[in-house]
Amino acid sequence: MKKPSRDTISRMSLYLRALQELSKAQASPTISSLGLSRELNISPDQLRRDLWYFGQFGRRGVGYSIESLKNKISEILGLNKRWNICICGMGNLGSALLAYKGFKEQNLNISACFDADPKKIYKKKGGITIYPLEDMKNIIRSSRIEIAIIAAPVTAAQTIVDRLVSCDIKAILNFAPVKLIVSPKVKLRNVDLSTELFNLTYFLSQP
Amino acid sequence: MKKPSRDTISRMSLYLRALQELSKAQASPTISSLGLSRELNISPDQLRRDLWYFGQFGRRGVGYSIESLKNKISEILGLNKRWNICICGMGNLGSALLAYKGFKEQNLNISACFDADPKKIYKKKGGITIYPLEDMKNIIRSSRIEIAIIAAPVTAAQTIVDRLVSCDIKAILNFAPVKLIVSPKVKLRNVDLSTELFNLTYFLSQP
DNA sequence: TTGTGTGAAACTTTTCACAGCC
DNA sequence: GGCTGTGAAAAGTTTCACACAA
Repeated sequence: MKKPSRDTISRMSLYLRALQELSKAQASPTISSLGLSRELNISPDQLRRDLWYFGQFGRRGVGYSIESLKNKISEILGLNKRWNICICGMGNLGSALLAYKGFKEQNLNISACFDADPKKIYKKKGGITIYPLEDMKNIIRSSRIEIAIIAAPVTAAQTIVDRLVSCDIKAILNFAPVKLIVSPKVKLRNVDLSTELFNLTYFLSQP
Repeated sequence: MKKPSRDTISRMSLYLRALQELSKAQASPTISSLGLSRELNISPDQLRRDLWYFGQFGRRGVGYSIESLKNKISEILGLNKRWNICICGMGNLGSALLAYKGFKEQNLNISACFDADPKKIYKKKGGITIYPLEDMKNIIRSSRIEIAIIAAPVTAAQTIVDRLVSCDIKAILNFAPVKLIVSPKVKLRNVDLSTELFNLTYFLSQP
């Protein structure tokens, strides 16, 4: 059996979201690969192949049970467990992520925020306390935080990451447009907002 | 000659950023594919192959001129032209994007913002006026806006997009976690923040 | 008949490896 | 010797197409 690609995992997230919507809508208890793929600009073949990496979830002639496939994908993505997350940098982006509904709805729990600004620390935002970087070790240990989001400025990002790594953080989602150096034990994923826009400007510039 | 993939275009953005940093650092006027790739966890073969889609930019035995490759990639990505952009939805995410330095530094110019909230409209933020959706047609035409960013809630996203499409917008970058329906004339790109996190939870759940 | 699961084919992307210029 | 540019091989991904189960 083969290992699913990163793109397959990203599409699994899309399937999950679509299934959650279908589940709320309650139109039918099952859906076919064609029906589900039509919601997403993905071919039904690809959807079936994506699921194939993880097992057999459908019934021939019938399709997939929406509830059961939803739960299965949720489990595959590791969302049957509650994840504790911290956000580093409480500027606009950090605040946006803290307020983002898509996190809470899954098992993604923002447990703490960190900021370097003395004016912000020990204040609460959206029910979460903002701590100074000095408290990081204590908070990450006591709240069992495994994932960190970097929403800090480029200049501060590497320093924060070094601290996170020394706190044995397991994964980092980085929004700062800078290459971070981390120990190979830590899983790092970068999201670069200008890259997404450059894809559009490139496309619009094509003849 | 073949067409570059979307991943190639995304990597081109990374090369551009690295070259801009090298240009500021002024350490040497040239860099090899190995040197540049080392900054980015990309193989030098892949970097050379990515550039191969667009032409010949280096000199054998020497490497690439940092200044000239930087300008060339900038041109390839369509950044030699100034792009006017609007942000729809001035919550935390919209404000974060408005303040994002990575845009202004390229030729990405945020010309207007839109919001439905009467308390926000006709106020300024970061030097940019926030307009009501009713003004969209006028503003987009008069400011020659070609790209829109959706930072609005899921419930409002499709309505806003319909308006944008009727204003002949050329491309949309969507941050709302919902499948948008647009005319095929409009280039749509989606960024889903929870998908990025799910990639991490999936990875951490692997044995 | 409907619609999954999956080998096999087709296509795409990455890596190898080296000829040829600096 | 150093390093690019690029065919060719290898690896990976998507699509085809159909046996088979409901």
